[in-house]
Amino acid sequence: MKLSSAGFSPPNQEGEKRVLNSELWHACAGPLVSLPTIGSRVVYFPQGHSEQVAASTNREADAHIPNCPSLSPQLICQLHNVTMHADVETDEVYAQMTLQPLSQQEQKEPFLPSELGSLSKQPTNYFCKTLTASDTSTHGGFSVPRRAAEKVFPPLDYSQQPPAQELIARDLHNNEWKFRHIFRVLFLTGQPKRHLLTTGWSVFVSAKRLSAGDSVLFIWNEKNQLLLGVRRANRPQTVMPSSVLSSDSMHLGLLASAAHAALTNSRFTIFYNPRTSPSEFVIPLAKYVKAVYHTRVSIGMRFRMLFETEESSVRRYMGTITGISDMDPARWLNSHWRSVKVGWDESTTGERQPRVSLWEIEPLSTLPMYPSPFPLRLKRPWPPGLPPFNGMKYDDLGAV
Amino acid sequence: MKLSSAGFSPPNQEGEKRVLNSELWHACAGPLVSLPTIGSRVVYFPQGHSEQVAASTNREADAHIPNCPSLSPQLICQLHNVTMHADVETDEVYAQMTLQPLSQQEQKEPFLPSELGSLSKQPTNYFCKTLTASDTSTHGGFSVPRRAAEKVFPPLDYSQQPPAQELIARDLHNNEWKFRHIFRVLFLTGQPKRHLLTTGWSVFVSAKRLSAGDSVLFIWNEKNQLLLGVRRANRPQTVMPSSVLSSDSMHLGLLASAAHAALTNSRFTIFYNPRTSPSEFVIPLAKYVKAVYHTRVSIGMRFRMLFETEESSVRRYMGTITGISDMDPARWLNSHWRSVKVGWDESTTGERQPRVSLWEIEPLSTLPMYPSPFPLRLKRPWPPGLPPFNGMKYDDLGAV
DNA sequence: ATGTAGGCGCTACGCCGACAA
DNA sequence: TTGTCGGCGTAGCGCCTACAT
Repeated sequence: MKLSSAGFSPPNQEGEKRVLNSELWHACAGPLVSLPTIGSRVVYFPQGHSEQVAASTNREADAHIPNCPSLSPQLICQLHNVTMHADVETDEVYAQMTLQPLSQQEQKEPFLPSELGSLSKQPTNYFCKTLTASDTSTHGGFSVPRRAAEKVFPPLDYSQQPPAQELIARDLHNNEWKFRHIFRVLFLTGQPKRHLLTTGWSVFVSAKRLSAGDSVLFIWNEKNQLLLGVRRANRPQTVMPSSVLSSDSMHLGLLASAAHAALTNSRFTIFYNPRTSPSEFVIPLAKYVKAVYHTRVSIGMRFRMLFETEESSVRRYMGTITGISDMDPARWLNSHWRSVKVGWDESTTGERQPRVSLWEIEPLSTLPMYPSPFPLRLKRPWPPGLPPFNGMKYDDLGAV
Repeated sequence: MKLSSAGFSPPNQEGEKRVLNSELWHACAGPLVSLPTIGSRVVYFPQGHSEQVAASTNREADAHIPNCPSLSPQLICQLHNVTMHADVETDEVYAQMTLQPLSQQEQKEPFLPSELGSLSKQPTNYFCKTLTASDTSTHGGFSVPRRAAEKVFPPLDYSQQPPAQELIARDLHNNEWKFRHIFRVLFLTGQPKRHLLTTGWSVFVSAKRLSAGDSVLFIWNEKNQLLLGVRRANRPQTVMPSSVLSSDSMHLGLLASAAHAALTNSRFTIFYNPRTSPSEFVIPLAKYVKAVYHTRVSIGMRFRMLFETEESSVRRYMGTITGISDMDPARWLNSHWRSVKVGWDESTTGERQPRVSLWEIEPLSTLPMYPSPFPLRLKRPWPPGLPPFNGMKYDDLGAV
């Protein structure tokens, strides 16, 4: 049953403006997604933004799109605002960021403490389950994994027969969903029992239009509230933007928007879609500086990189650096975006990208630093007198 | 029941590429919408395109969007291609157009016959009904207006008791829908009977997610096929594009796309959304020339203008010209887009726009032509030796 | 421990008739 | 002419048990 709560204000014209629950947003976005802190300095990559648009429109961002000669491949900006949103139709999470390109003077200012550690913690008491055919059929309810139920659902009174309670969970739009949670015997004889959501489950499935392969996500937060999120399987995208703007115009729009802001030092707005975008294209400046200027990589070097598993946890994959070069030298010269060509140890995984960015990987050999053969010079080289990156661990820069 | 037909190819990555049924598209688009013919010369208004984006995103296209100084307010283009599409999710119709800005030389060439009359005829055997609460409830079927059923449905065998048949209709995506069509007695005693769609109707309603206020549209074409379209009520838009590109970037993208094409005389692609866009922003060059250079208008002049009724037919509203001026002189100087301020006779209708374009209206007094006080000079004035517009009726230029 | 299927009560879908606007 | 509602038969939803993996 879909109910509006008392304090719920309806979405206004520019999408969902209300402040979303941050834990739920991050849980839906996944464990690897972190948003830079408001006020900090970040690096914005038009090239990466372009990749997101390409992924959204299911088209490649290619050749015939003219480049903006005045637009540099990476824009150092101040992050004035970040707001978390969720699509009203699909519950897809996304973030809106307001960026302002910085003057060279501002770029060189030393880091504030807040700019170094951005710990976007994943909630602890949560579980994520990929729906089975039985879960989504109209024939029955939802089978709750036992450990999950015991960890995130309020405790049942097991003395009752059968133990049961009504769960009330709120989704990203703060809508309320009610479920009957029971703990039922399996065999008439014995002990083995199971947790089920029965009444209320099917209306949720049909309202959210879930089908087998999609995932649901329950969180039990510190305020003893139950939160409920949805993650859809990567189904062939609905190619939705077709009817508004051609994908070429979208790419141009993004470039023009950034170029104009860079020229006038004014603010511009972008949307970051963590589950659509192949990689984060707005990263903390400190992370960028550490990876590009204070880490030495070379061909043949081994590294680790984090990936998300099906169960919404992380695991490390290992690989070897096979090359270092600009991805698109014609258009984005000296961009560090995906400048590292890699090979992966597990060949079965054809999914993993053949190119990654320096700040995405964790080199295994931490050699002492010396001048790199890779041409790292930017138009504006980083001044030598800088905060102590050397003593920092990679994790301190928000890599987890 | 939703069935794929044998010859139906699935949509590819860039939306629906298959050739849609033209009659059905036009019926869904409405009686006032006409698409210029392929190969003809047209005038493209970035300003109008911007209005469409603003309507799609529910935001005003306003001040802080920088203008492209190099982009003229109207672009004379060759229309290389027009394809009709329908949104996979909503069945919303839209057209994709490929435009190429023309050199001054090409702009001045005399008109071809095909450029003058673009008769986009509405289908004759069709009906459109706005759904009632009863039509969309799960309690019953669809009540077919008697005249409509007799006009567009295949004849029933009235000797049977009750007269019934199975109707098969195809929608914009060429999906097949089956309905049981019966002609049933009202009172046990007497003659008065009614047409109903029963079995099959409710699955259609739920699949298309129709609700009271939306409209359905049946066409019986020359090949004895039954076609079926949907027109949704103007519900508060789903503000869908939020999660991809900011509306500012979209506006910039459209302008940059057109500006780049104009500079390089290359092709660009736009989408025209007849039911979202307040006005057509790609119109035949001939229509433009006739309205701007061969029609004299002045303040106080009376005029008529066509509007669509609820039942998908047209009616004329009358009004008076109250002013003539550029809508946005700062950004779009000497654009003729909505340059005419008007007052409407029927004051109850607050919906009608206070500004219209010259080619949308039909002045009542056809005075002999003389130099107009309104500054009509373009950068490239139209050469005097031109085809005979004077003898043409307004209707000949595609105004229906 | 958990996905899936058979059983079967009962809700609500959907077809009929009736009435009113 | 056509929107809506009371009636009721029945398909399928949804809760149970049961079994397989």
